Amino acid sequence: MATIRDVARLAGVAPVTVSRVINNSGYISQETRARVKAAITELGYTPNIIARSLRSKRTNTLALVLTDITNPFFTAIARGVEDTASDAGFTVIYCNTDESVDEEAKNLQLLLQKQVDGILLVPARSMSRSTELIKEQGTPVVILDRRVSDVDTDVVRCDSVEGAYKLIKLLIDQGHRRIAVLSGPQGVSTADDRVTGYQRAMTEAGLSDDGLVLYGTYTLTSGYEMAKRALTLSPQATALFAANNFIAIGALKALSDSGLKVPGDISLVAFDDLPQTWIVEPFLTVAAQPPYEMGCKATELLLNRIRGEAPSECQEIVLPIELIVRHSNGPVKGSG
Amino acid sequence: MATIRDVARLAGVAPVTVSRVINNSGYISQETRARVKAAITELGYTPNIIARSLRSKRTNTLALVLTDITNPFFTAIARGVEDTASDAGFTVIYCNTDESVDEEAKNLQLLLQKQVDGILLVPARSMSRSTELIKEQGTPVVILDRRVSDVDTDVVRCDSVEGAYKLIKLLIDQGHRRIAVLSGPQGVSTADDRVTGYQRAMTEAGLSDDGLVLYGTYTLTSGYEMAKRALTLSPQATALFAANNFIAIGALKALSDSGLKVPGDISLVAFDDLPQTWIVEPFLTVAAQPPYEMGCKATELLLNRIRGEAPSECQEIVLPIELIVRHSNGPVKGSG
DNA sequence: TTTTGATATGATAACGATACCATGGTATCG
DNA sequence: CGATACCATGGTATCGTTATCATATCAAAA
Repeated sequence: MATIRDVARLAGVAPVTVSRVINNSGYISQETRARVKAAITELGYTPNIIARSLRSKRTNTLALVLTDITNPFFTAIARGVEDTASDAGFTVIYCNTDESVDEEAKNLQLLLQKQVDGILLVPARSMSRSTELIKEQGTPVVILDRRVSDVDTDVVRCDSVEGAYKLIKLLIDQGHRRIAVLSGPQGVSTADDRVTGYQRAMTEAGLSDDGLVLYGTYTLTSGYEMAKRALTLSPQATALFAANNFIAIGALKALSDSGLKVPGDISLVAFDDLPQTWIVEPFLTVAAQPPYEMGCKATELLLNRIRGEAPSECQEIVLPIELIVRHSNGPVKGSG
Repeated sequence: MATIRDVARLAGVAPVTVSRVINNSGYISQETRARVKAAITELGYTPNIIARSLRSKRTNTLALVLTDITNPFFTAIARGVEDTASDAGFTVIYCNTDESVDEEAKNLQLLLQKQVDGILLVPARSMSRSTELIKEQGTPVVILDRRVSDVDTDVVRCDSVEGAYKLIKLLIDQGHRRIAVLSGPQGVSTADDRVTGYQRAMTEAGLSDDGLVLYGTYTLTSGYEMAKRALTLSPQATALFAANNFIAIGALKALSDSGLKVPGDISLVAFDDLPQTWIVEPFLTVAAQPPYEMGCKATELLLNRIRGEAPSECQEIVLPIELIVRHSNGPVKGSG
C-alpha cells in the first residue's frame, strides 16, 4: 500500500501538501494540486483512515445500539440511520442488547473505546448510568424511541402516552369497559408511557382498575402468556391492548389457541404497525410510529451535534403517531 | 484520557510492559502484573483501539454488506452475524447496497479503507469485480446467500436449485401443468438457480415452456406486477412460484386484488419463509432457508480465516433447505 | 564450570496521517 | 515605501500503541 509519503515523493512535494489536497484544506496552487492528484492515481493511493483517525480524533463512524434488530420496528430505524449516515460519509456499527442493561454497558464501553463519533441509543432501561458514561467521555448521544430520566440528552421519539390514549379512547367509545393492557417491562419508558396513556383514558371514563394492567416483556412468548392470563380475568376483558408488535402477535396466537375470534369475540389493538412489506391483509388497529423517519431524524441530529452545528440546548423531537383503525376491534358484544 | 505511558509511569515500568499485561503476551512476573493492573484501575485506563489498530494492522471489525436489511431474511442473517462476531470480540459495520453494483463497489471501497478485518458479502450480481478487489487487498471474504462466478471464495448458502425443484415437484404432483415463475433479477445467482430448479422439474415432467418464466426484482412491487402479468398468460397458469418472500407478498396482493383466492383459484408457493414472529397464521408453502444459522456459520468461517485457522482451500457450506408445506397450494381444479 | 534456555523487562522505532508553527512570495493599500 | 493580508508550501512533532531487538537474571543441563 502506498502511503502519503510515497505520493509526496512522486509529486515532488511535502506530505503535508498531499494531505491538503486530499482534505481540500488550506491553500494549494492549481498545478501542485494537479500534480498531486496525478501521483495519487498513478500509485492508486488511498489514505489510511486509521492513521488519520489517530491524529484527527475523528472516526467517521456512528454506533447504533438497539435491543433487537430482528424487530422490524428497529430494522426500519436501522435502515434510516444507515441511509442518512452513509450520505454523510459515515459508517454505522450496530449492536443488540436484548433489553439487558449489562449487555448495553458492555457494548457501549467497547464503542467508546473504538472512539465512534456519536452514538444512537435505544436504552434498555430508563434508569441506568449508560448515558452519563457516554456524556462523560464527551461523545454525542441521541436517545431513540425511549426517554431516560435525569439526563439532559437529545431524544427522538414518539408520544407513547398520546398514542395509547387514542387507542383506548377508541375502544371505550365502542363500548368497551374492561380493557386489559399487555405491557412491556416496567422501567422501560415506552412501556410505562403506554400504561400511563391507557390509565388516563380509563380514568377519564371512570373505568380505572389496576388489575387490568399486566407487565411482561416485548416478546412473542410474553405476549402469548399475558394474553392467556388476561383471559382469566373476571369479569372478563372485552378488549386487549398490546403494547408492541411482538406482544400483539403473541396475543393473537393465544386468542386463536383459545378459540376466540378477533374482533368477534374480543377486540385487540396494538402499538407499532407491522411493515407494509410484511402483511398481506393488515387487520390490526394500531398506533403507528414512523421508525424509518425516526432513524433519519436522529442521525441528522447526531451529525449536527458532531459537527457542532446543533444549538447547545438539548432537543427533544417528538414525531407524530398515526392511528390506523382497521378490523381488529369492534363494538363490545353485550353493549348494544 | 490516560495513556499507556501514564500507566507505565505510575506502575514504575516501561510502556511495553503495560502492553504485555493488557494483551497477555510475553513474560510478566506476578507482582509486576499486579502493580500494572492496579495502576490501570487507578487511572481508569482503557487502551486506545485506534492506535493499536494502526500499529497492529488489526481492527477487530467485520463488515456486513447486504442488499437490504429491511428484508427479514437478511435481518436474521445480520443478527446471526452480530451474535457470533460479538462473542469473538468483533464489532460489525453494516451497509445496504439495494442490489446496486455501484453502491456495492462504493461501500466496499470505504470498508477496505477502514481496514475491516473481514467482509461478509451478499453480492449484488454474480459477475462483478468486487470480490476480486477485496481479495487483491488480502482481506478475507465470505460470500453469503449467493454464488459468484470465476472467483475462488468461501461461500455459505443454500441450494436454491434443489429448493425450487422440490417446490415445483410438489405442484406438479398435485396436477399442475401451467406453473409460472415470478423470478428475481437475471444475473443474481439465487434467481438464476431458482429458475434452473424450476426448469429441471418442468422438463422432467415434459412441461417446459419459457413463456412461463417472468423476471423482475426481489421487491413487493415487482412481485405485484409479475403476478398481474402472469394472470394474462394463456392458457392460464394454475400455480405461481414466487422466487422470494417480497415477491410472494406482492403476488398475494395482486391475486387478492384480482379477486382470486389462494389456493382455491390458484396455488402459490415461495422461496424464503416469513419469520415466525411475523405471521399469525402462516399459510404459505415455502422452501425455507435458515438465515440466522447462515449468518453464524459465515461469521465463524470468516473469523477462522482471519485467525489463519481455516484450511487453505475455499469452503462452500451449503445449508439444508426445509420444505414447509402449508395451505397456499392445492390440487389443480380441473385435474380430477 | 560453562552452556543453554526460560523468564522478565526495557529501548527504540515504527504505523501513516494531521496539527501547528514557520517561512517566503506577492498583491493591496494608505 | 512599509505595513498588512493573503497565498503557497514545508518542517517537525505527535497521536498511542505494538513489533522488534536487546539485555539481564537465574536455574537446569552438559
